[in-house]
Amino acid sequence: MSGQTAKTISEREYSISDLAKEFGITSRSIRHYEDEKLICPERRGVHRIYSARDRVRLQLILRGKRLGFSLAEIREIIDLYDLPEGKQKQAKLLVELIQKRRDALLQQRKDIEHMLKELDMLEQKLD
Amino acid sequence: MSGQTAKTISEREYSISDLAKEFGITSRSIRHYEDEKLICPERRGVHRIYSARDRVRLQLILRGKRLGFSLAEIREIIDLYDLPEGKQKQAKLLVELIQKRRDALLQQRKDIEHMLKELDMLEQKLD
DNA sequence: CAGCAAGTTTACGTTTGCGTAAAGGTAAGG
DNA sequence: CCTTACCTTTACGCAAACGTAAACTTGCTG
Repeated sequence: MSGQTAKTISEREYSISDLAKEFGITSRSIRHYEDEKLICPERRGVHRIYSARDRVRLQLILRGKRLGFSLAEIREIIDLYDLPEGKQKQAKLLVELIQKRRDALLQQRKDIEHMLKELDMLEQKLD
Repeated sequence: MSGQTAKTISEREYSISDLAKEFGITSRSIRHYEDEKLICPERRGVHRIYSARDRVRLQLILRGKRLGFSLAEIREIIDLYDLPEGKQKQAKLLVELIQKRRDALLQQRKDIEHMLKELDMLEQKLD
């Protein structure tokens, strides 16, 4: 694992393969997410160093993927989390985006409930 | 709309563009699903005639898509619904499939709850 | 029956999301 | 210094899921 000076637990650093192993994906994928501007790790020399924050971003990416969003959409979504804390000038625009996301998610939740019920019925049908 | 002899409501027939319009997709997509063996409408001459059952299949396809499944996976899933009613010889295999699906769906549901919560927090952050 | 919208097949094009070499740089241990 | 393990960039490849154009047929409709 990446050498660390044991300060705060939140200051852990990760190599690309650390994260790849942890999340069961390839390094190639992680680099691809970077190409697509979804994540942007620090560089120590030429090597990528991932922070705890970066790790969270990666989790968000993977969650988005499980939900069927495209990488471009996922970028939109996680960009919402990185508001400059002061600039809510585009707040209205953001709220719209959020609303659209929520609608999509609520629809998906319905879809899932449907499918789960139908799977139950199927299973019962098999005595 | 497609001419119909007004028998039972469940005997309605649909043209390819009827369904395309209703579900907001292109005819090309529907034909593609047919190429991929996801749906198989009756033919009257060379034209495709879709039954109410076909319509339901299409709904299932689109639901699967919203959930991020590939067309191949969706075919697996809807094939589950078309059991020959008597042949549960492969029942064990089916139950496994169902279990896998359910696990994936439960994970997705978690993902959705997470995202919804985070969207709520984001919205509040915008005072 | 002529016209026109809507349907059909065939087939090549495009985008997304990585896989997979190729060709080499870097850091730590022995 | 040399090996070994891991990292890097560059770039071509590929499957999935349609888009799109071409060229033709069908079948109402005036």
